[in-house]
Amino acid sequence: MKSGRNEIDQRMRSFEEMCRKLGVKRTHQRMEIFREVAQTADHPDAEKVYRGVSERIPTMSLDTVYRTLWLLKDLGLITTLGSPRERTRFDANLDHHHHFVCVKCGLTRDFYSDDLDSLKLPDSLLSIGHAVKTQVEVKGLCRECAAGEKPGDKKRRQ
Amino acid sequence: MKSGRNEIDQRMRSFEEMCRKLGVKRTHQRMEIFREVAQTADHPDAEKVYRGVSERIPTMSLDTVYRTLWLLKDLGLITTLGSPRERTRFDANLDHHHHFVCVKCGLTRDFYSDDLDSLKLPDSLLSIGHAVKTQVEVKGLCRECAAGEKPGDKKRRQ
DNA sequence: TTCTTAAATAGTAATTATTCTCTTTATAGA
DNA sequence: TCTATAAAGAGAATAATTACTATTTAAGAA
Repeated sequence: MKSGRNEIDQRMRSFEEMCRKLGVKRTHQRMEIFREVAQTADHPDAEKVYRGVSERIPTMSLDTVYRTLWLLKDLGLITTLGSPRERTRFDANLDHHHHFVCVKCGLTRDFYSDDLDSLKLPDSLLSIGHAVKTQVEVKGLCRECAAGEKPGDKKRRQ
Repeated sequence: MKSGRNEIDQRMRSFEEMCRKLGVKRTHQRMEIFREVAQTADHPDAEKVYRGVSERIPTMSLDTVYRTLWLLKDLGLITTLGSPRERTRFDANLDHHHHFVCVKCGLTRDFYSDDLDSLKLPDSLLSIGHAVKTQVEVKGLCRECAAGEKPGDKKRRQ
């Protein structure tokens, strides 16, 4: 499930270009951390990235991995699954519903749609597993955040 | 955004019935914790539930709230947003893709579908915010988990 | 109702992912 | 090369969640 070498080289180049454009330093550590994430098709956690990179840079620290991953996210070069460092939230709404999440302030609201309740899933899913429930997650800006900056909203961290 | 009183009473009754059916004790604490989650339309975290219930049961402990919430989840009476106690995972796949998540072992796989990339969202969303990106999350059983019990898989916790 | 027993609770300590602070090192431009 | 400054490293700190243990309570039997 590894990405091809060409594609990785391509992404490494665009990463370097992005760094140059934004005045972000291209350090050995950053390059290797980015490479580690870019060359795997699964969704590693920080610990796994750390283990992988440590084989090449033994003095690597976990903190640097975290810092770099968040940086990469800010640069738009990677995304995250799940909300980092956020408390688990409990949902008593058992009706089939979907979620809107504000990428800025984290506001989460349910919404409903009969169309979205009965989506046609691709056949390729069959090779992965058996679907039980599908839910649509819409990311965007809530009206308040879209209207203007609210002081005290934490950046990065959805 | 509170649910109506009738509906809550209805849910309290089905909760009690469910407990009786499964031989789970109906304690004062459990009833109040369930009521707290059922009567709010937002998605409270454990701390918020704790604060709410504490007004009625001052000796309530946070641990009980956590244990009860996971119990409610196991009973299928509530669901969670985000994966509890799971590390943040990083995703280097920037192509528009969707996720299949095994509810049993947590396996997460990307899949693709042009249809799902361009979903028609309901107008009701406009009152909440401005959509930037939509992603479909399919929950189900991966082939391995569907095939049989794997020893050492942690239950509860997706 | 009272008794019995397994299950649940409260309180506190322990875990663990993530972040902060401070010092050292490496990068990019002059 | 030299210098200003960003980034890395190390270890301690933080905070959400879980584990442990003594005590209490619900549910069914007598």
